[in-house]
Amino acid sequence: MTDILDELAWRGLIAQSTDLDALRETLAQGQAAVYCGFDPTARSLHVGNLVPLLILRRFQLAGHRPIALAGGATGMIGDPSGRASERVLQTLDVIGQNVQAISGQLERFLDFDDGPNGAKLADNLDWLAPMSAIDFLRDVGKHFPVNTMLAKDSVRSRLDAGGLSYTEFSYMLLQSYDFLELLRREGCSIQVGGSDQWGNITAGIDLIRRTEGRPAHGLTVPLVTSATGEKFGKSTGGGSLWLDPELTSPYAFYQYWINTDDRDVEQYLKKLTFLGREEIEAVVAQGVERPQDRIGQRRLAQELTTLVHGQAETDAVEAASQALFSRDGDLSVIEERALAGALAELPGMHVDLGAAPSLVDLLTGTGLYASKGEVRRAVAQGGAYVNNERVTDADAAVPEQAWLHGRFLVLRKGRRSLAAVTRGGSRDNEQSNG
RNA sequence: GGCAGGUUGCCCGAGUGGCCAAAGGGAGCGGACUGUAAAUCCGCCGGCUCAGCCUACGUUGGUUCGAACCCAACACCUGCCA
Repeated sequence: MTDILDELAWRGLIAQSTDLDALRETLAQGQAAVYCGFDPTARSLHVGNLVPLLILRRFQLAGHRPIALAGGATGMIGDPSGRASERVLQTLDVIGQNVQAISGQLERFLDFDDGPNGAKLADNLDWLAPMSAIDFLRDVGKHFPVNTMLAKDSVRSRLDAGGLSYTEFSYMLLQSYDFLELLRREGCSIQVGGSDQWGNITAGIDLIRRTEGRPAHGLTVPLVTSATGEKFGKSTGGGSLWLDPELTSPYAFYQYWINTDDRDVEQYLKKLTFLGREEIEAVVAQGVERPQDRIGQRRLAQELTTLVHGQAETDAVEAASQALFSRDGDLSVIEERALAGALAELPGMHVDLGAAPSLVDLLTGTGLYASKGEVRRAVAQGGAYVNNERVTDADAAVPEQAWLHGRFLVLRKGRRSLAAVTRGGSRDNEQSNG
């Protein structure tokens, strides 16, 4: 077993922890179980969830046993931590679906084999749902002094900001009980989470000490922030960068990392990939020398896209990016098959052979622009392109010779947002390629 | 339950009867410059069949030639009191 704590430390992945020496000792005694919870607030995890999720994997690689908990029950309550205002409760239906979806994603990042350190998936609905309110108040609530709860950051900041409901105030009791339950069921005495989870984690440790008289440990990972202070993992449109390929295409996912600010590359490589120390240092050194080659960005994009979407997707996306970005000029020289493959990775639309849509229709139809008004503005400012040629008249029809290989158009917005239009009976060709 | 205050475009926030598609900031988008980076400068930033029209300032109804702005009811949020 490698020393996982040293590993996490040099990667900058430890924000806060309980007694590190005691934790080190526990880990040294042999295989330990480590748990991290994920709230089903959406139907997919996003890259923000990736850091703690990968921590579980790092523990597994170091020989320990990870437990990923999908908060089927806590998701119904709403965690006040890190939130400025009360959450709107989601319907049980939606939460159930989210738990399903998220559980499926969690499974892909950990090894669930029967080995001694095979991962486990848990849902706190299993033990919280059967519990009565009276049992809960007597067995759990009794161990929580309200004055301590009020002192927690998550509660105090909300009190300052106008208050919170009893529902959310109770959240930390539920999460604490999860920890206790996992200790009893799985012998799990270590919980990891985002830094906003510190209050909840320590509350669980207190509960365990009071009920079981045993020590437990907590570790939080820092909130990842970009150099410009923007929220990490927000796509350029402002939305989250989802792990679900239906919500964020692998192409968009890859592009996000390719566009990483130079200043963030090193910390992202450390925190989000499994590359070793020497390799990261080498990549960073090359980046300092030849920043224009974007070696670090490329490496980051490759590693993460492969981790989330698999090697095959990465290869496809990378080929597409190269074909479309490496030459600013003539797209018609790209051979048909390569172009077809590249365009398949882009958001796009299909039109019938006989149709004669105007450029505005295509530019909005592919989702590249939200409205026709936006297209008009972009054209006036010179920010819309078809096959790398600037559009001057949005209402013009597409000239026949513009169709690459008779059936493709590459639409571009600004420097780097691309979309594809295909026409005619291209379905057969695409299938024969795949 | 009572009293007071609030609800404005993606977010914050000004506006208190016509000059309001609504100041200012942030976010976002485009252009120039670059390296699909950052910084900087310039422009844009509700929709459309775009010199015009339509929809919008919590909801519904009213006053008025005319309402984000006045009145009423309702909903929600906040504070104080019970």
